[in-house]
Amino acid sequence: MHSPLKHIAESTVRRLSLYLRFLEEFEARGQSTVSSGELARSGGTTSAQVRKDLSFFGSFGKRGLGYDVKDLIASIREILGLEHPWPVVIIGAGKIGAALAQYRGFTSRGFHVVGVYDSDPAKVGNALGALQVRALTDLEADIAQHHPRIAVLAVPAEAAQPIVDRVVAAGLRAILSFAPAPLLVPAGVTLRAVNMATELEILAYSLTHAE
Amino acid sequence: MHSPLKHIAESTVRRLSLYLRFLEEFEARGQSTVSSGELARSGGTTSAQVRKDLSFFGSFGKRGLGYDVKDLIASIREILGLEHPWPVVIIGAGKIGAALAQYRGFTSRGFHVVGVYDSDPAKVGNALGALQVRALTDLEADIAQHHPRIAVLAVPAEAAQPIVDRVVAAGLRAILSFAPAPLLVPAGVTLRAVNMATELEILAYSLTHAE
DNA sequence: AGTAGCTTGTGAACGATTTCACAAGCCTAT
DNA sequence: ATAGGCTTGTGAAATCGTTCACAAGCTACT
Repeated sequence: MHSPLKHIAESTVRRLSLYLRFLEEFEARGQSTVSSGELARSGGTTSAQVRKDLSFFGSFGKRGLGYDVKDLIASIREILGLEHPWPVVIIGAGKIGAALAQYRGFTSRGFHVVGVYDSDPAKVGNALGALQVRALTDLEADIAQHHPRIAVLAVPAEAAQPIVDRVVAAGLRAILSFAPAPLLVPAGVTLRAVNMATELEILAYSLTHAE
Repeated sequence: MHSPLKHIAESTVRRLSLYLRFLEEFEARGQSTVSSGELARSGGTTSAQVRKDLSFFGSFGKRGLGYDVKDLIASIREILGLEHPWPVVIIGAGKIGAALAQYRGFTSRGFHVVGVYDSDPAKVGNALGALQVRALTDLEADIAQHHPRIAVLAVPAEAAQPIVDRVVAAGLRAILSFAPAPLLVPAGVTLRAVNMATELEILAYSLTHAE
């Protein structure tokens, strides 16, 4: 666990993830070298932004030439911590939880769903791809045994905070929540919340205030 | 369509949506008045931030007293453009699209799904709650007839850009995409992209660089 | 070996957003 | 009617993030 860096803005990390995706496309097309300008054009940003983002972590390019695609992929993967897979648990096997559990975009990028949980006995045992929904009461024992590092929450708003507390008590330090509820976590735990209604409301605002 | 305002940061709009949620909770609990400090505490921000956010749009409180909960709810709904419902189409009836089509959090907040589309004939006709999946070829005619204002995309990465182009050509000006692909839209069209893999990668970064 | 043409890496300038701090204003109690 | 206790609204300051602009360095060509 290295943390020699001052503090990196979330927007920078988000862009690194984006660059990684483009780099993989360049690699698939057999391009061996890429400039900050090309990367910027694909990603809707500027070449200076690309270079600044990378500069926080080191110097990866060759002046006059650009970046070696394979090397930069490896470097960004290391920066993001993607050299090894991350085991993930999904809590909530409703429509959204079930869709996430079978979402190929997770697995294909190194996030392996190792368990799906629900408190509804009617859902327990249901097959979701290769997994079976497990009882929420098994959560702590399973965490102790399999050591997932990330929890994805797809539960109703009311249920969210108690589950966050359990997940944190069980030792997880990163949570991605799709529950439409504000959640509190202690310091040292990273919580990301995706709220679909908020996303639509931002769109409604933009439509309402368009000129 | 009023746009007398200079330019409001997206972070401000996002927080307004959050405040609205808290205000509704306060209202449900029968609290009639709320201070910027209370609102800030629920939302993990500061009272100055709350007041500044609101001040861009007017002055809604009473000094010494705070804000009237019902009035502020009405004001924020008007700011966000939520006084009337927004018809929405969902494109892609795979796992994610189907889950979104039946997601109650949309409808309950004034976003009405008026159509779900898929190019796969095997999916066309399937029931999703009260809706039936329609053929993607019907999209343009349906848009012309029902005038949805927002498109939600839940399609594979490769399919996303052509669909964006069709949706824009048909006159829509706001798109929420769950496709894991970078998308381009012409000026005047608002695009928001939610990328689940990126969200997890930000968490992986935070775990990797935790002290 | 020298020159021309690119491209990186990075301080410094700029712009945007958040926080501070306080005058102005409302309500209650006396 | 006045004082005391709160809370808003908002310029000003501070912080944070992006863009600029250019020296340094690499490659290719002659």
